[in-house]
Amino acid sequence: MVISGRREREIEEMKELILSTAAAIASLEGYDKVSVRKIANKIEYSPSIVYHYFADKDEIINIIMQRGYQKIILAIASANIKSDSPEEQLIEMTRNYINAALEMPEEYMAAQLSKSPRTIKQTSFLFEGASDEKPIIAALCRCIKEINKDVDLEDSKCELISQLIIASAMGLVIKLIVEKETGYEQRNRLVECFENEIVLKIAKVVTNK
Amino acid sequence: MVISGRREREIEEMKELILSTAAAIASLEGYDKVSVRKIANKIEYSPSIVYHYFADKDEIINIIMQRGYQKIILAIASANIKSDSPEEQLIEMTRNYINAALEMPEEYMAAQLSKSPRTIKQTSFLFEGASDEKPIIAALCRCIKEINKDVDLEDSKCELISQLIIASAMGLVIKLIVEKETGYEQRNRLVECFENEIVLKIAKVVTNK
Amino acid sequence: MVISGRREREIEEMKELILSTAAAIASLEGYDKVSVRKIANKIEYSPSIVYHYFADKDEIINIIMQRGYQKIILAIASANIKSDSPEEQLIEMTRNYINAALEMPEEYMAAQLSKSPRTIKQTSFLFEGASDEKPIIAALCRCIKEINKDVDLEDSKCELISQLIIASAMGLVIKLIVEKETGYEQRNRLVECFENEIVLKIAKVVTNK
Amino acid sequence: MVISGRREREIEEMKELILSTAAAIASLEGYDKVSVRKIANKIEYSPSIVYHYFADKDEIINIIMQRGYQKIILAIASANIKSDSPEEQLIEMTRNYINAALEMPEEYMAAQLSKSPRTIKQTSFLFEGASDEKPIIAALCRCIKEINKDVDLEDSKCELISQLIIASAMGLVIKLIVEKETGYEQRNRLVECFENEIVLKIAKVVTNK
DNA sequence: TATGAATGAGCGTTCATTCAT
DNA sequence: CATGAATGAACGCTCATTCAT
Repeated sequence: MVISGRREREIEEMKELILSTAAAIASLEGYDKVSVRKIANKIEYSPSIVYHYFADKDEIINIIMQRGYQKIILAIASANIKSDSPEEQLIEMTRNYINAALEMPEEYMAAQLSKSPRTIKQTSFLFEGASDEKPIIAALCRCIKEINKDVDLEDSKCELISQLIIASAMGLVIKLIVEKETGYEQRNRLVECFENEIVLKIAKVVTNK
Repeated sequence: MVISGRREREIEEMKELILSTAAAIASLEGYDKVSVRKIANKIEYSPSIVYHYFADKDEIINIIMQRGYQKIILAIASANIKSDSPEEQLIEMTRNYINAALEMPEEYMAAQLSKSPRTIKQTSFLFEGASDEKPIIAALCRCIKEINKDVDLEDSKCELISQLIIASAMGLVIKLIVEKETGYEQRNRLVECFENEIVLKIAKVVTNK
Repeated sequence: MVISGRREREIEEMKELILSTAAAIASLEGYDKVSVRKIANKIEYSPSIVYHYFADKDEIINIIMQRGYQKIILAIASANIKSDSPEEQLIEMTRNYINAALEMPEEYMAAQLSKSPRTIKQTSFLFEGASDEKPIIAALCRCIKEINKDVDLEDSKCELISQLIIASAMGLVIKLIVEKETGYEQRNRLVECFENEIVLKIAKVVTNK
Repeated sequence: MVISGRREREIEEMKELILSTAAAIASLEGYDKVSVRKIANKIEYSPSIVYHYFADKDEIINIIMQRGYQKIILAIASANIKSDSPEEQLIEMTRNYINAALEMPEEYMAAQLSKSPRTIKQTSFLFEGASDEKPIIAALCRCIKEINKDVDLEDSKCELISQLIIASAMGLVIKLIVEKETGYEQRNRLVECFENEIVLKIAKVVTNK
């Protein structure tokens, strides 16, 4: 099947076209306003054609949701951490996360707020044992352990703190997205305070001694 | 228009009926499952009647969203803080907030995530000066000031920290709502760690001395 | 609610219009070619209006199917049997049945061949105990008992014979409907032979003595 | 066109493949659930290929309907009648017919109820002269003649009776198929009564002497 | 004040069929 | 010979909304 080279590419292009159109609609009007007909209209094809390339609407929605999240994950993962000190690393990681999320707000929101099981599987991080499955949590865990290396910190506590850091960051990001009228300076102040101070404070375990 | 006394009351009652029905549906099935028909069916009137009292569906949705948030605000406000120590007060306030939010998840999510300007006006708290307008931020500010009374803490910094506490709490709450399969114990661990440790750590300003 | 007199009539008229249009389509194109859109087109209303008067398409289909069958039942029931002799009565009843069925072929076919549980409940007659529930079977039973009054005929056997008479008649009717090109004379010959001879032969129990 | 030898065979094979697949679907899901797509999917070809071999879906449906009937006909024909007595033969033939029909209910129903002229040509048996064209009717005729050899039975009357026997059997079979919830025992009772008693009674001409 | 008739737009989906390649 | 891209029509159904009464 050497012939299929071009065909395959064309198929991929069409799928891409449909997906990106769907993503565009989702980004402008929200994920639940995506409709097969709207996609078809925009790409100037008949609605039926969509079913040549995808089983149903759900498949499309799931793909673009996961993609959105993957993009963010990728953005975070690809940001190489240069610092040596775990504190600096923690700050950098948080910054990466927040920046990535704020750069693709719709995708981020949709992914984080979707209750679809398939998406949940990707985006969830609050469950016990998340540090074994979710790279971000794992990375945070390592930092936190290192930061608290003088204390004998349980793994489970470490995970808990990591989870709460990401949850907090998510809270800030979502609120910044929703309150999109917040002035540039105020945004900066909030983000920087969170990244440079809050995160460190959360990470540092306090001993009651 | 002398007649209006009783009339007005009746109008208000009808509006109330519609709104509370809409709120009930929203709370049970989610805000985007609210439909004029469903409301009309439940109150045993015709769908058209709704348009006598409200311009359109959006108006209703907006109002019940705001109300939902008010309920939460009220729940938080009415929880009387008994403790003397500002640390204890902070913890209690956070607990109240989280409890109130988790008790009305649909309302909370809808309110916090709505981008409608009217709702935003109610729920926003990230803007500069929020401590003057938003009682929760104000209350948090007071606590934080008290906790850090040994340090000379700027008001704006205080506000910033308060905002980040609420944003973080919101992040945790939303994630808990979305990841509704999280086990009871894990939920507790997260919430308690956040309430009893994290919040205090965030509140306590670190001097680089 | 005296006012409602006219309204109610109008509603009934509209329901009637929809049902009769549906029945017309069913009669011309078959029951499974009935569609909400087709009905709406024919009555020059929008498809949605149908849902004002009926819950869904199934309701309409069920009603017209049952009606079709009821018409036949009624036709049979209203044909008053004048004869005294049970043989004559049996012949007359069979004739009534066949005539009624042949006069509304589409309704008859649709009703008898529908596998929808609701319709089955109406049209079924092969089950044990049918002579207690189905008037036609009951009437046939009485005749057959009378015809065989010299023999000690079990009730269950009587029922069986009645069921087989109706099933046979149905077979003839359906085949005549399907083979609609059959010439007039041949039809007559078949029907008359069945009514006047076959039925009597089936009814008369043979003793192996 | 010397090539055609192999070609033709290949074409026939492909047609066969399509037809048998269609028949399989019809037999499992009912004739009106057959779709070009489903066929294409099952044989792992594209839907369009179907149109190389057949003009349209109807052609396929017609062919498989006729074939379905042929299968039944074959089943009946191939059941060798061993008995000597014409009565026994009649009973056996009826039994064969009913068994064959009940073993392939979908095919039988579809064939017997189809109004397509091509199918009608195959399945019809009510027309005058059927005993010359339809082997089943012919066979029945022979039996009936034999059974009534003491009477001088007209050929046309013989045909009439044969036609009514098959029509009656068809009625019973169809009703048993439609009322598929009928219990096993009741089915047996009905079928046996029909085969062993009714058919004989119908076959035996009564002289009014 | 309140109704219910009616619409029109939209939804996801399935299907038979055509046609250039 | 066979493909698969593409269409257009149809399906059942839901919804927000309007309007005469």
